[in-house]
Amino acid sequence: MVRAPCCEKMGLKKGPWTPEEDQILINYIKLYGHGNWRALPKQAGLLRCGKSCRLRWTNYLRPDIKRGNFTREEEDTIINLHEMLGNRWSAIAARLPGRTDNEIKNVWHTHLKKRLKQNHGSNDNKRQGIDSSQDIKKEQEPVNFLSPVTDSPGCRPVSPPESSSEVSTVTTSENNSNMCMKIETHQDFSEIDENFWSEVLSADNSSMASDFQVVGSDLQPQYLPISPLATFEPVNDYGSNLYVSDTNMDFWYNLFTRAGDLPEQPEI
DNA sequence: AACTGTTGCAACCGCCGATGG
DNA sequence: ACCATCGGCGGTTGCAACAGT
Repeated sequence: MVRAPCCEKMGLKKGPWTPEEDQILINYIKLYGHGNWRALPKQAGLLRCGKSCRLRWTNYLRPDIKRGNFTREEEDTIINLHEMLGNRWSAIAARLPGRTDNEIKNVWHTHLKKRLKQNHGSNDNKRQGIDSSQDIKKEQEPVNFLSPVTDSPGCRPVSPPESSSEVSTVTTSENNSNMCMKIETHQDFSEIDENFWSEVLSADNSSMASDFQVVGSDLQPQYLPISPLATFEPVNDYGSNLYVSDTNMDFWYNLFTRAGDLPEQPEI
């Protein structure tokens, strides 16, 4: 397919937006919305391409955007979510109201990476439950959650059970605002049978019920329960990890440790 | 004050998946 | 099934502001 000529070749403007352009875009979207980004600039009278308009709106002009520095809590949240999700900035942004993926990406590259490196260099180089060196590594090798996290406070490594369906490692991490538990398994979740998920769904835990969200997944789409903050990442042919939020830690821990052969529940 | 190096952030680029004809 | 188009995403760049000399 032949790519459409870029903005410049079409006689469209590039570069920083002027306050006048911002105002035109805001006024237009207030009146008519942004159903069709491609058509929008022409209709609004802007010499910009639709892509540029969309970006300007979503990253800067949207009324619900929170301006200003990131709080320590927000930074910690980003670090935790990055640990879980990798460089999926839009997914991280979705969990930080008022912040855009671009902004989070910038903060990560300008502040947080540095912070993690500093932590790594100091004696206090182990964030709670997460080794900073792994964060740095992870950026180069995205999403291999099977790397062991065994030497951090709060982590409770467990010997891999003989049965492939059991948990191999349960670790916890926490910061000022969030706590999460990472369950590393040697289970191929695609092979879990219906009974497993039926059991999960019928578990006697009313608080979990509201947290369930059936997600589209090629693993077990109709039976995969996942909390709003949880992610479920297949990492390779033989393993998967489940990350769960503090809202349902007990539930997941109990679920995955019923088989025994595991340490006592971490203090959470 | 002038120059140089560094940092932070807005914006762009290219790719990909979804969708519809 | 194929192709065109669109929106969205992550990576990267350009440049203004700032810090250091």
